[in-house]
Amino acid sequence: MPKVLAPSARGPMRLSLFLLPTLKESPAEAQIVSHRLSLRAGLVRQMSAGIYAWLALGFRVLKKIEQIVREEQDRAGCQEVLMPTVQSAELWQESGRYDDYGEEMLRFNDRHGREMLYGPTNEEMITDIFRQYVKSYRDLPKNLYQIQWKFRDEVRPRFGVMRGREFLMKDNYSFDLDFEGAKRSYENMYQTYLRTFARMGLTAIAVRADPGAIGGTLSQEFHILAETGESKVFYDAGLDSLGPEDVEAAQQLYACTEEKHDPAACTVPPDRLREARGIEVGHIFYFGTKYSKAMNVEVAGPNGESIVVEMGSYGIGISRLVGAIIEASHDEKGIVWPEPVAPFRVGLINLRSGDAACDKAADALYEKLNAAGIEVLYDDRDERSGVKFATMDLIGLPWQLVVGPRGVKNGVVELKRRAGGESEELSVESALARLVD
RNA sequence: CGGGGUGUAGCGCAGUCUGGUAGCGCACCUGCUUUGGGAGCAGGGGGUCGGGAGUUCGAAUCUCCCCACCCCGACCA
Repeated sequence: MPKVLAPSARGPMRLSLFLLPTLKESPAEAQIVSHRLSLRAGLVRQMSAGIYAWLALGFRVLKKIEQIVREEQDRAGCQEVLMPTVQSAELWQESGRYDDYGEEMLRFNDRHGREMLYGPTNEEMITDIFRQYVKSYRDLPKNLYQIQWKFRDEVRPRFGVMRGREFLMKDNYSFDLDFEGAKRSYENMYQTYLRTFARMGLTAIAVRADPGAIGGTLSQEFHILAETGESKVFYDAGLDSLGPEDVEAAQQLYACTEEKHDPAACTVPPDRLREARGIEVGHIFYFGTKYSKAMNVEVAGPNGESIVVEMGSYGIGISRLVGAIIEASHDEKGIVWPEPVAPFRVGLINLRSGDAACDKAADALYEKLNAAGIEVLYDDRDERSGVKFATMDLIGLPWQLVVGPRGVKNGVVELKRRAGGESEELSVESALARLVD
């Protein structure tokens, strides 16, 4: 049967058609495990310092993460928009940040000599869009988000996609009439973030970015707990048992990064104080009227009075999450993707490509998996078993389905979980049933 | 931006001190043998030695200038 390319990027795939440049050895520049594995598993390729091309496998992960973030934003009542990456300097001059931002902003001139920049964030632009259209208190609240590439010209990019100069970020912006409304928006995002990270199979802790200010600016960072995390976090064990619904309770509990942690001010009993390492993957921030004042954003109130709107902004580092998830979920053999973000759910291994019976059994199983709508990467390459196992372990698909000469003779296939490694021999039907659940 | 380091085949490295026209492992190609955890043997392809200028009969190697990348620190989704 001729090989046919899958119709969409999210479809099934035969490994013989897939660009998967795996490496046996780690490139010297990669120091931390997620960077090493993302290069070894062929997820990305570095094109410049802190700038990466997303290869087929990595792109699928990126899209999975993006989609989860998108669904949770939509569920929270936010609307997706898409703003340009290239912005004119004018808006930034208006907010006053054009001079403040410094070297991190990538600036250039267009052919007419106009000052342009590659957006590091979008507060000015979204504020401008908002003020063009929203004139009445009746139109509030609003919460707009986008998933777009940003550029921050970091002095020292590192850690692969965890700290690139170009990165994919979900950023959203809330507009409210008063502080009470802005606080509701903030808490709504707090919940949404916990839910979003939980859906990716991650444990996230919200730490106060500014624990000292009482009743002041609201700002929290979300850290994914991973042994190799960049920053140390301290938090009240009570947070471990709280879910996304428990905003009020969670906001009362202590949680800080190492820099902000003050043992003298920490009131958590020693037996409840947890210490862990984390990677910052999200940030929520209420900033009141900082931009709306500078950029003159007012709506008419019920009595015709002018009201300066209250704003907040919220970010999730989508491309950073790819690295962060690997940091949080890997072993000595490779990546262990949590199912919701895995590039494929199942890796189908034909242990003896070229053997008529094995080819027939594996091809048939591939068709059945496709028909059942299960995302499968089918290793139909003419390679030795060891190579195929090593590849599958490295790229970390949640399930491995192994078709070999032994099993084919007995009418069974082997179903193996990447995490944990437990495996069992099952009939084709039972294996399929297990995966359909 | 301060401090340190590295650029030699797709990846990992040796060769540089002491100048003589480039090598090893993996990967790749061909053949045979193998075949349930990154095979063995044999043969083969691939390099403006980061770039430019200089010194020299001759430069990967010495000198000067540039560029890129990495690590530690300060800063960040």
